[in-house]
Amino acid sequence: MEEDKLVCSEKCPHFNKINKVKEREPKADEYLKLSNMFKLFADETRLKIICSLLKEELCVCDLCELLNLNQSAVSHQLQLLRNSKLVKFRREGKQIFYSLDDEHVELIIQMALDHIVEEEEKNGKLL
Amino acid sequence: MEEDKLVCSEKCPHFNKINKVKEREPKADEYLKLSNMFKLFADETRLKIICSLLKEELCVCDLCELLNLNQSAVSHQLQLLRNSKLVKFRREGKQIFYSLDDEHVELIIQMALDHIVEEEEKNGKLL
DNA sequence: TAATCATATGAACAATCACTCATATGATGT
DNA sequence: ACATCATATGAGTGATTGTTCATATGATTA
Repeated sequence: MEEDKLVCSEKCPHFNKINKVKEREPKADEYLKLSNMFKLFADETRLKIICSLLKEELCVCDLCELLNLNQSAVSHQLQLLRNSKLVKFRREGKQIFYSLDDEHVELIIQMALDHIVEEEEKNGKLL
Repeated sequence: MEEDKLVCSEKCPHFNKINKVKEREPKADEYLKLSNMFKLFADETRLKIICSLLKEELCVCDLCELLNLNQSAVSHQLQLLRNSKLVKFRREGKQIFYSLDDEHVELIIQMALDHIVEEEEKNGKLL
């Protein structure tokens, strides 16, 4: 949130590069939406919920069991996922069943896992 | 961080489903690493840094210009990205040039963008 | 229509985090 | 050696966030 203070000498900022980046980069509101999306994946509890729903439709109490967490905490996180349209739900009597509402989610997580595995191979094996 | 309090009736938790999920789900330390990875993408500043480095190697002051943010803030975020091996750097005189150190990053961001675009189409066009 | 069950929600609190300010480091030129 | 430039780092602070506790809602059953 700063302005007008040039960081280094007049020669330093590489304006050709900077302009190239500016041309191609996401727009301001896309950055916001992207970071909000990644925030949802950035918490272990939500991540476990998402991964649990990848292949199975589950009710709230199933998720409590799986996460070993109380109902309120789970419901609060489900609300966030609902608001962002990442999960959908249906009522069946007293229970409410949640499931994923997106095809990209699995790919995003898989790719992040690939990164982690590769990172571990780099560090673990070659040193 | 709770235990022993069964959330709903004995009939409710669908143990067959729960066990299926448990078989396939990531391990505890993988969840931790995943969420830590996504935390890096979950902040607008870091996201802008990452996207800026997608195609161009840039020095710290270039990033300050691009993000319109002071040098200290940028350096702090770069440190986080460095620690997680998401970016690498090389010295050239007084300047330090940063670049991405991962091939998955671009795919992850692209997929998240796809999700956002699709979401907008769903909401904007069809209603 | 009470009572109960599954889930949702509001308020409060502790922990985390991104930024700022001040200062340190490490390379360059004089 | 000294001043300067580009960047890094530590401490402090306000804002955000995940969890808990208490309570509300909405469907079922007696």
